Amino acid sequence: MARQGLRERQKAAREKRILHAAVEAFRKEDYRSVRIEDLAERAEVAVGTVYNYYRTKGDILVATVAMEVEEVLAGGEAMLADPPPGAEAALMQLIFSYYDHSLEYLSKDMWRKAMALAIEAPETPNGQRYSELDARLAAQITALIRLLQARGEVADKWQAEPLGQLIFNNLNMQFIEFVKDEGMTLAALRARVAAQMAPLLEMIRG
Amino acid sequence: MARQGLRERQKAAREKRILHAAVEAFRKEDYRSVRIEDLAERAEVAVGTVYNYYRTKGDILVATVAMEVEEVLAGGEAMLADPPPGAEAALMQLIFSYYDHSLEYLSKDMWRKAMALAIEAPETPNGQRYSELDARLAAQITALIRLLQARGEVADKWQAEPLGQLIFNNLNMQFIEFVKDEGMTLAALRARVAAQMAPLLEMIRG
DNA sequence: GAAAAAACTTGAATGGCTTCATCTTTGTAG
DNA sequence: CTACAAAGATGAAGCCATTCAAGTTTTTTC
Repeated sequence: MARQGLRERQKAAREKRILHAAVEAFRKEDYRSVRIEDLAERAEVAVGTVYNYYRTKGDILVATVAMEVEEVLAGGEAMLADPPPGAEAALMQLIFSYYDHSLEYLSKDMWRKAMALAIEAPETPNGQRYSELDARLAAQITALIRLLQARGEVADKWQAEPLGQLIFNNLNMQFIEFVKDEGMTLAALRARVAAQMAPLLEMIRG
Repeated sequence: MARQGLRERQKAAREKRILHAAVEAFRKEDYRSVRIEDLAERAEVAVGTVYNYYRTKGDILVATVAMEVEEVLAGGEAMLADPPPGAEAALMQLIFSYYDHSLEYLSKDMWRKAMALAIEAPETPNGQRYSELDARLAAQITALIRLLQARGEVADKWQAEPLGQLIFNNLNMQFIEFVKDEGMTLAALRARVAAQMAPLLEMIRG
């Protein structure tokens, strides 16, 4: 009957309950005011058990953020399958698809904390996981540039990889500024990025 | 006699002792393993007193990092007074002057923690202070671009401000990657940045 | 110069993340 | 089915940043 022994099923169920409790809690309150004890209670496990599944409190947060970034990546992948005509339109659509999804399930507070953790503890499993997700986002941008070059909408003389990195680094820094400023709207972020990208985009036109 | 009352002199002396203790401690050990109690002991004050001068442990770190960044800024200012000929040479010299000084008094661990704090708690006085220092670094790059434009070494059609931001964002992200990777050398950082900047520099040539 | 006020120091108490020795449950062997 | 082993859960204890009520020192007032 049981494909996986009882033990494994229980483990999976517990981890799921903990993560679920975390998603709910972090979305409702400040990172700081969520206590491990609360998560444990909601997940119906003991405090110590939480630590059998996640190394630190920050780890739990990064795990929830990583789930969200996976979705953003999936959305980007879909867009890459059929980008709109025009280098500027295509790039901006990809970029805005990242930004527009970013606050759907995560608060700025969560982003701030997750980014801080990725910098602070880069060698931990979830720190690495976060970095890896960043790398995949950068890779999507590079892929789009290659695609635009194939279409003749971006000049071939540019190397896709460094250019993709350059653009991603800027997106990322601007996103950091965005989450640092609790009052800044998505519209303001879009406007800023568009302004900063405009000269670059004109320059690389094929 | 006493221009400033005894009280003010004592306060200044205490703050200095605390900061000095912090600089020493953070340079010798991990941020995590430095305990406020240790700092207090070295500075010959009580634990509570430390908190009369700094809001949090992170605050103390940011204060030490900020001192260092001020020096980097001063070095940049000196360079701006007389940049070498050639856009590429001038920009690279400024950039490398930042990087080369960065590890003189601060460890990667300290940088990581300080950056994390600036993202995590942007509204605190020292979070803001760090952001402000970033802004001044970006402003130096913008200033250099303007100078190069005046010299005819960078085309006038580029707007100095967004271009400076673009370049700074990239420097900063690459520096983050650098401090995240304990094994990466300064030479490797220089090489990477040079590679990523090369196409951009060629493009903006006047 | 004594008394009151203001400013500051102090360290014990608090709170919350994390660890770890112990106990419980599941899986396995005979 | 019983006994043993392995895996994992448990929560009390430890650790450390941070707070705060009480004590001390400096300044001001009269």
